[in-house]
Parts: sequence; structure tokens; C-alpha cells
Amino acid sequence: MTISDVARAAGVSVATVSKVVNGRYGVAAETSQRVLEVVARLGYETSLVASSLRRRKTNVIGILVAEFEPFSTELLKGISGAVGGTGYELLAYSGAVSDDNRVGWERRSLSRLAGTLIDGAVIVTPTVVVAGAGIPVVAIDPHTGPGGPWTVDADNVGGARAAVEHLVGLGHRRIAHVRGRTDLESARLREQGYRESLAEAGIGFDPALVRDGGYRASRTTDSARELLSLPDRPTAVFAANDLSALRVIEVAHELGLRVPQDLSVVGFDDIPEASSGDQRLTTVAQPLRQMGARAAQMLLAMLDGAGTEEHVHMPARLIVRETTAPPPA
Amino acid sequence: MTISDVARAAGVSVATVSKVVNGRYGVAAETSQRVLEVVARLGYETSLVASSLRRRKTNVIGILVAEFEPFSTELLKGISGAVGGTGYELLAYSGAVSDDNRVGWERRSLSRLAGTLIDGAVIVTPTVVVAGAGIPVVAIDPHTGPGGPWTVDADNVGGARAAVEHLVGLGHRRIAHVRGRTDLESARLREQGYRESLAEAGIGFDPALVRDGGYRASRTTDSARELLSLPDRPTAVFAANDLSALRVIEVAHELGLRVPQDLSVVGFDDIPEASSGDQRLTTVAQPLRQMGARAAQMLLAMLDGAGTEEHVHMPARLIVRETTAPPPA
DNA sequence: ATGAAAGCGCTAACAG
DNA sequence: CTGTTAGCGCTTTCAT
Repeated sequence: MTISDVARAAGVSVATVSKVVNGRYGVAAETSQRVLEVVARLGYETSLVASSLRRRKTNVIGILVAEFEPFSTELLKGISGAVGGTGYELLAYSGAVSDDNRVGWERRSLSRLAGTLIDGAVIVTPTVVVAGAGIPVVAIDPHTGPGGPWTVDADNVGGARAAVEHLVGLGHRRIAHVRGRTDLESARLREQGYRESLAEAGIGFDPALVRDGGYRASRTTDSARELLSLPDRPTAVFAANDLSALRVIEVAHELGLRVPQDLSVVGFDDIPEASSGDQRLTTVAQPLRQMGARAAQMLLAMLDGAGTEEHVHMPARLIVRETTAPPPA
Repeated sequence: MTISDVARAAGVSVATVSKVVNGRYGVAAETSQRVLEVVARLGYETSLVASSLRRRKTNVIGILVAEFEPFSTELLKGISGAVGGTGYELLAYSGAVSDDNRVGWERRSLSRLAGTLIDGAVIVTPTVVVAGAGIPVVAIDPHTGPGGPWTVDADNVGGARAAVEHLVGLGHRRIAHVRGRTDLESARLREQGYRESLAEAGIGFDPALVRDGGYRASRTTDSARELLSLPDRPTAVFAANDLSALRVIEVAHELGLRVPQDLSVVGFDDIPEASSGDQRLTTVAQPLRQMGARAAQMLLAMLDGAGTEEHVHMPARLIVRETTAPPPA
């Protein structure tokens, strides 16, 4: 079903069909009428690919993610809400990830889509600073602060501090940290907040209590096992995100530890899964939907040639739920 | 940054660059080497649009949704998990919806992408039966059962019956129903289950107790107000999905009604939001992630030319939580 | 008012 | 082994 099929069926040239379909002037009303009928009858719809190859603008916004997991899908909901009704279409793309392109996937995805398929992009948790894409780009939870594209993120240091201070306030002294994706600024900042709070509470930093979790459940498993099998086991864990925190709790259960009686756990993000399980996770909430919406608005503004803020920071706040308690006596 | 730029910089023809990039035979090792260096230096990546226009296969699976909301994003998580590691890329597309294309969006999206951008598609809650797309298609929560593409859905009748029987068991007699999207088979089946259970319990069907909700919070508001303002107010509401159920609860609160003391509410779907609020919703759970994964597997099988089941039904089960109780005395 | 032709970036025959 | 050529579906001058 191509434009040629329509042209043939209507007895006109493809150029005429194109004009009719795109509402260009210079087509006789009668011809237009006939073409439209054929289009409707055949169910023809112009190919996004072909037209975007030729045109400059596609009216499509790309959302580049590594994977569709709770974090990115929350953002997606926010973006979808903000873009709805603007006439733009959304194209959320997750390129195939293999081990060798785990870093740099966003540059690849962007090159593949930019200039042709999408007019602008919001990139979720890029692993490298993406610049010179040729199209407007907003990064959410970016690789690094300034220098790169415009960004949206939450108060990572403040959130982490709130989490650790909560734990300290409960009486914990041996507080472990499961690190996030080390290529992300947010992970660095959360660890920084963790260290700052420890220092302020007069608790020495113990490198043995910090392990990588990579923001992923699978990467967290071993780290959690090691941490919870330590001779001098921590009484609390501050995980860099909810996925890690949730996995820490599972591992704790495997090891016969009760949460929060034997072990307190705090996460970060407040994805829906954090509060929908049997036990509700104490966590630092990022306003994910709003962050997505904000990023979309910024992109829309850039696309319109309008000015907009370049780096937006949103507040993060601690939500105390059921996985934290004073340490065992 | 196009293939011509690379060709020029490497001093070869575009054809040669194409061969190198796609790993075709017939290129001198030395030439290949040089081209690869230029590619790396320039950060060239082949355009998805241009190559898919020329090639037959793109290695991309399309997920067509009307909107990114909790239901579709849960499916997306399941699909993403199942497709990860297969080498396929995912492209979730949400076309611009206006009032006049609310029905039929999926046919439009499919026409725009099929044949060029995507090799196959899973369509979420299509409004019409999509056939003859020219590419393999699996529909989740389809417009209609057989006749159309292969499908995945849950036991809608059984789930609805379980919900209503639970309410009846609690002692409710005036049970209202907020309908789903009337163009969807699932909505029809849930209403059917509702009616059957009522009949079996010897409760007469009262048309005044059934209102449209369209599976959307916004569409539900007025219906809920009308229902809860009835002279002989229902003591329980079975909403066709969680989004509607959640909104019914909000409206109840606005009207000064307590849930579940004054009004019991049951939803359907068990999206994460159903159990993450202050009050956890009693609902009928569909295994959304699994449904997404199953649909992806079916599509992958079709793409491989392998056989697969044509219509998959997954179980639905009632989860009693905090929004249902016996009717007020 | 209509159509012929060029070209978007790329791949696949086919020559050389 | 390399380059020339045609063409994927579409839009856009430019003639007619």
C-alpha cells in the first residue's frame, strides 16, 4: 500500500496524491475529492519512514531509553501526559543492548534516529555526554551536569542525606551503601550525600560497606550477599535506587534476616513497585512523572525556538514507610 | 553525518562504506580498516530510516499504544524483558490522538510504520480489528476475539465474576458497574461477568447502576458522581479497570463517603498504582508483565516463521485488599 | 491544475 | 576488490 498504488487507482500522478494528502494548494476540488476517496477505500497512510527521509520535520519526539523498566516508564507516563494534545507523536526507542554497547547506547540510538526520524529527543540516563546531535536534546538523570545538553534531575545529594540522616536518627551506626550506575552523575551524588551524612554524624567511612549495584536488581544480588554476610554485618543499607533496595530485602530474607527488625533498608526513586509490595519501602521520592513532563516541556520549547531553563533540579523527599526501624539491640 | 561524509573522508565510495559497515565480504582488509577508523572518528551510525527504506528487515519490533499509561507501560516492561537479548530493538509508538482518530489510531500507526520501520508489531487495546497489515501482529486485549490477528488476553469474564461474587458474599445487593471502553472485547466481557454473577445471586439487573468510564479516570468522574448521588445509592462499585476504580474512590471522598465503610470498590488490572496509594485497592489482577512477555514471544516466533498458539488466555485472580467491606447496616 | 524528475540516505546488483 | 547504478516511498521544485 504505497502512494503509487493510490495514484494508479485514482488515475493521477504520485505528485498529485502527495499534494492532496498533505493539503497543498493547486489541486482541483474534484481531483482532490476522488483521490481522498481512493485513500479512504485503500486505507492508505503515508509512510513515516519515507516522508521523514524527504521532509525536514517529522513531528515526532524520541524518547531514548536503555530498557523499559519502572524508572523509565514512570518518566514516559509524565512525558506522554505533557506531549498529549500538542500534535507531536511519541516514539520511545530501546536499542538492542549487548555487553559491548552497554556504554554509549544513547549516542548510537540518537545517530540512528536523529535528522531523519525524530525532531528532538529526551534521553533517559545517558552513559556518556551526548553533544552535537544536531537536534534538540534534553537528558534526564544525565551522565554529567553542565557542558552537555540541557538536563532534568532531582536533588540527589539532599535526598541521600535525608535517607542517611533518617537512619542515623534511628540509631544506626553501621550503614552500608549499594552504589548506583557509576557512569551516572546521580549515583556519584547519592554516594556523596551518604558520605557527607556519615561524616557529619561522626561515623567513619568504611569502604567495606560500599558495594556496586548498578541500579539493577541482578547486579545487586552478589553485593547484597557480601554485605549481609560480613562478620560485622551492617544494620542498615542505603541503596542507590529502589530496584536495588528491593533486591537487598529479598536477599536479606534468603539469609533469614527480618526487615526492618534485623536490617533497615532505604531506597531511592519511589517507583510504584516501592509501595505496592507486601512491605512498603522507605525511600527517597523523585517526582518522576513531573520530571518527565518538565523535560518534555523543555524540548517542546526548544523545538518552538523558544527559550527555556537549561538545567532543572527537582526536589527529592524522604518517605518513611515500613522498612526502617531502630537497629537490633 | 551521513554515509557520504564517511565515504569522502575515507576516500572510497559509499557502496564500500556500506559493505564495511554491514560486514559484507569483498572488501580488502586494509580498506575495511581505514573505513572503520573514519566511522569511529566521525561517530557515524547508519540511519534507521534510510536503511529500513531500502532493506526488507529492520530488526525492530513496534509496540503500538494509544498512550503511555499504567496499563500499557506494564505490558511494555514485560515485552522489554522478553525481547532483551534477542537482538531485536523495541520501538514503542504513540501516534498523536485527536478526537477524530480516537477510533482507528492503530490502523493509522500500523500503516505508517509497517513494511518500512518495523518487522512486526504488538498492538495494545486496538479499537478496530486490524488485519492485512502485511507484517506479523499480536494484539493484547483486542477489539474482538477471533477473526483478527493473534491475541493475548486475560480471563475477563471469570475475573469480573470473582469480583462481583466477592461483593455479593460480603452482603452487597446494590452493586454498580462502571463500564470500560465499549469498543473493547474486554469491557464487554467484564460487563457480562457482572451481569451473570448478579443473575446467579438472584439480584435483578438495574440499568441505572451501569455507567460508562471508558477505562479512563477523566471519563469516570461524571459517571461516578451520578452513581453516588442516586437516591438509592449503590453500596458497592465494580469498576472495569483500576484507573476508573481509583477515580470512583476520589469522587466518593469528595462526596463525603468513606471507603470501604460506606462504599466498597473493586477494580480490574492490578496496575502498580492500585496497591501503592494510601489505601490499597481490591482488584482483579491480570498478569500484565507476563501477558506482554507472551505476546512478544508469539511475535518473535512468527518472525522466525515458527508456529505458535493463536489466542492465549491468561488467568485473572481476585486480590482482596482494603477497599471492600460489608455494606453499611 | 497536473505531472516529470530529482533527491533524501542507504543497500544490492552488477560491472569493471 | 571497488565503484556505478538503480531504486525503496515520498515531497518538492519546475515545466507544461
